[in-house]
Amino acid sequence: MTDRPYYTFNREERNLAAILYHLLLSGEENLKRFLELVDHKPEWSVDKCEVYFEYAWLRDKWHLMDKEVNPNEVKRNWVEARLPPSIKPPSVDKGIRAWNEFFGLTKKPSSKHIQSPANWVLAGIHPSVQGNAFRKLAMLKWAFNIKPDLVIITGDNRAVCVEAKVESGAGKYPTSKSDKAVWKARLAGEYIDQLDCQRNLFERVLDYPVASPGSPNPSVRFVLLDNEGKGQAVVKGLSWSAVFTEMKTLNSHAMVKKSLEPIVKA
DNA sequence: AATGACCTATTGGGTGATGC
DNA sequence: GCATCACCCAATAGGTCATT
Repeated sequence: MTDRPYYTFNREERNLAAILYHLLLSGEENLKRFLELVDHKPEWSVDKCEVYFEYAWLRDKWHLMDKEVNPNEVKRNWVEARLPPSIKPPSVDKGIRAWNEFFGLTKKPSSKHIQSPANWVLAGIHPSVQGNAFRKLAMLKWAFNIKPDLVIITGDNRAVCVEAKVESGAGKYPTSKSDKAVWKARLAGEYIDQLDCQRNLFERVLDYPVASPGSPNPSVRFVLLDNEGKGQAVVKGLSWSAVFTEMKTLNSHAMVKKSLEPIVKA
């Protein structure tokens, strides 16, 4: 079983992303080199940048709202400020349970807590919500569920968002059979690309400025990191070999260098 | 080559019982 | 009035396999 070390046949993309995370935070040059590779000019000096693995900001911001004097009021207002104008959930006097039920929590809706959009049930969302409005509601829900693999905060309202893949491609939402059926029944249009969900998270939910198409210096640079490095229309492509070839491993454990040998270009 | 169905592993979060 | 716990629901990613 131990005739060869695991790193010679590891196929887990999170493992590669974790090695990259380690490198970005090691030494002085790697983060700077990485930002150059994705054409992102930081507003802060690199030592002020923040680097995160599995970025679940929204989920944890929601949790933080429990510290408020009136969490339910804060949460309700936060969500309603981000709904399409045509969507009118039940008013405060109808109670918390009715509000949760409007968003599909029909089996066991809480009467005490405004529940996280992460838990909304697409099939149960109020039948008045159709088409584009339904699509936007679903994307708000998914914004709470997704966790971009690697996020670098590079200055006020500026960031790099990296989705890492090894063998599989970027996914589509919805994912379950039942939710796809609901999607079609509500006339919500094409399925949503995983990268579009990430753009929605930053640009429509977290209020980072939306870049104009083809902008050379967008507020948020979206990167698809995989074996091909081709990217998409507004998503910068980057390959594992390109990025690891640029990283210095001087201060890393020997295993890091051995792991990357087959990937790095000679 | 791309898509969809189905599967496993894992996680978050709400409820209600329990004990202090 | 609290933590803590088991339990349950609902979700995610990504793998395999069959189909197109």
